[in-house]
Amino acid sequence: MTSRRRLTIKEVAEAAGVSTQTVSRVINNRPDVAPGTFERVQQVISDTGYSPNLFARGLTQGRSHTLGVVAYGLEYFGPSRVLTGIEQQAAGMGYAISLNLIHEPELPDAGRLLSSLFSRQVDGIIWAVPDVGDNRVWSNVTGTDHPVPVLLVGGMAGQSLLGSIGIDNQAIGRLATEHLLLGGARHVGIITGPMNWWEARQRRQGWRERLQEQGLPASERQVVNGDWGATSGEEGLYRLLEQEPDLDAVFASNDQMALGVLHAAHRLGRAVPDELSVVGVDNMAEASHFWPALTTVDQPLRDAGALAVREIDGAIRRARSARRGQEQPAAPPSALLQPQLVVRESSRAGL
Amino acid sequence: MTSRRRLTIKEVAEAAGVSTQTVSRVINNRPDVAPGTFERVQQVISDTGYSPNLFARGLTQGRSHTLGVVAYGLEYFGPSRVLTGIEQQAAGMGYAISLNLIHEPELPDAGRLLSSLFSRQVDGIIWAVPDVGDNRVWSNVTGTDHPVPVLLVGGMAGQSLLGSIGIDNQAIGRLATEHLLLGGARHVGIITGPMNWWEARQRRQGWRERLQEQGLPASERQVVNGDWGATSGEEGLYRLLEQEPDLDAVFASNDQMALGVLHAAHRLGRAVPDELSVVGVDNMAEASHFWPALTTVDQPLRDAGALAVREIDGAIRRARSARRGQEQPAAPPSALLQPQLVVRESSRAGL
DNA sequence: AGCGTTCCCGTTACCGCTAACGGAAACCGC
DNA sequence: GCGGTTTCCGTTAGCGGTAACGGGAACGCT
Repeated sequence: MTSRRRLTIKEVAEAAGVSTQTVSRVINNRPDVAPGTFERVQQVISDTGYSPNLFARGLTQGRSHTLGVVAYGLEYFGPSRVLTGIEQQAAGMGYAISLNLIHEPELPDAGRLLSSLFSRQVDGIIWAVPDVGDNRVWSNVTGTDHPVPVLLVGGMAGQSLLGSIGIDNQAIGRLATEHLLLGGARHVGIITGPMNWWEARQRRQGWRERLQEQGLPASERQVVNGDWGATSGEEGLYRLLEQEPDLDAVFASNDQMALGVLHAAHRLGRAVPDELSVVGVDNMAEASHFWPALTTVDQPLRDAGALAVREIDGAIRRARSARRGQEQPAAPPSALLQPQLVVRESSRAGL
Repeated sequence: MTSRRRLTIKEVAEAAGVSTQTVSRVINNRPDVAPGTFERVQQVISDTGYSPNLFARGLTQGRSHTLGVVAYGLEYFGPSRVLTGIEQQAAGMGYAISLNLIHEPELPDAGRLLSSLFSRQVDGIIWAVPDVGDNRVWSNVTGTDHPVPVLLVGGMAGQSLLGSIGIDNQAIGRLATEHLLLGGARHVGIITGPMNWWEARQRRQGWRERLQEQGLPASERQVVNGDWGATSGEEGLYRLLEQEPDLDAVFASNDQMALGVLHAAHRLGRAVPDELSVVGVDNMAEASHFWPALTTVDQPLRDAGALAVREIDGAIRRARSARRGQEQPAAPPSALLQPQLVVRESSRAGL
């Protein structure tokens, strides 16, 4: 492989008998080229397969049309959807994506990552790593003092100095719990995600609030901490039943743990939903084929990713015009998207 | 946001009272700088947070330390694993990743994609799009005539003019079928993936060969085509039982369809594995919590991604030295990784 | 002392492209 | 037929780095 050398604008210019500047004009579709010349140059370009060196272009123009994306856990449901949304929207808007994955979400070396992306001259950065532990303190330390816009996805929307796009995780907890209550449940347990995850805390908070609004208890006996994996869901149900034998419903904080709950219920011979209602979160593709089909809460993750790109594009444009002295930088963008309940067979129907 | 402007090497040089060349030497850890000077420059760099413009560096050096990755279907199991493997290995070797997702695997505009990546001066390209329909004809048309190495992942290893890393999908079919036969099955059905997928055809081929080696029939009555989705697995079992009432085992070409099969078996009241053995492919995280826990074939997808990066790095190095007139280009790299059976409860044990 | 090394560091040119400018030719109006 | 536009295209400079070269100072040796 690797035979044809890369062409330069100069070679094209010589072949077409014009100056490099004229070739540049043709590439960029500038109007001030005579139709005949334009076509001749165009012809040479398509004959030779020339494509301009975007490094060089980036150097002169000070922009790369590239977004830096930092993400974690592509093999999980949420992150892969968000990234898909980001990529799709970015491609549509003419941005390339420079992808960086984090392997230890708890202690990302944010400084090094960011400056490596800055070095690559990205026009903006989307930080799509879940808010775990204090892995976002950097965003309040460095503040807004970055050479390009930085946008957070997921996690505490509106809490940071930086812009942030997220999904309303309290609403997830409220929706799920409300649905279980409407189905007649009175002893609603929860299997949470790891408590150092913001999403997990928010979902529990929604669950708790909804119960308290109904005057129902939300005690520690009804809570078990999971780790997002199916096994922890299975063990979670065993523990939950020990702590609270009257349990008649479980809100599992994601579908995988809900699957574990269903598994455990089978083993125990507890009928779902007649004796135990189960609700998950994520609406993964398999959820409708669990046994029984899983009621769950759907998150607009792809939309969140796409929105993040649109927002950061806006921020990039604003920053550019602000640099030309046009106007003040606006408040960082912030949005909280709403989840949606998907009712299937693992939960009792409303009254 | 976006306040601090980017620094240049010139500003650092002035602040440190040296020439830009000296700063360059410090950045690149060249030996010929006096310790005192080195430290002084280093100090200015860390004080100001300077990081060099990789565009400019790429321009002079003719390389970007970036790999172009083209992938499809991140929300699916296989592709996300492969990409994770690629990213991890790439990060470890100092490569950045420029990600391009394809949304229609059947008709990728390969030419445009490749030349857009060439424009970005990537050092090499990993094409990790499944081999669907004739979406790879370009690789035999353009042949090896690319400015940088191109490597295919998945699909027909060794068949193309380009290098290729893949997993032995025939072995997957053979492993699964062999296991079912050892469990005493005599009427083994298959639910395939879409037949325009190379993986799907290979798995069926493995299934067929193994049956024929045993002198057992492998007729069309035992075959139903699925679409990788759980629903098609469920409907697949209904159809299969109509066509072949004596069916005592099913090889589902992925775990999701296997889940659909389990679902259907429940509905029909067929005991798994006593009346019907089921094997899937992928070993997704949830598989061990299906009901019953799913026997499946594990693919070393992450390894394939990592290997692809190592191979393309080798190709890049070889191309560089070949360009300096050192040696002939070697044969394109090619590897076929072996899958592994994971026995759980959805299949009868061996005799 | 005289000469060659070695150690540091600066100067110059260039990577491939585009912004800014300038200027010749063609066109316009009166 | 003349000044003023407009149209088209070339020249120059510079983006932020690094390769290649060169040269002064300090050091070593005979």
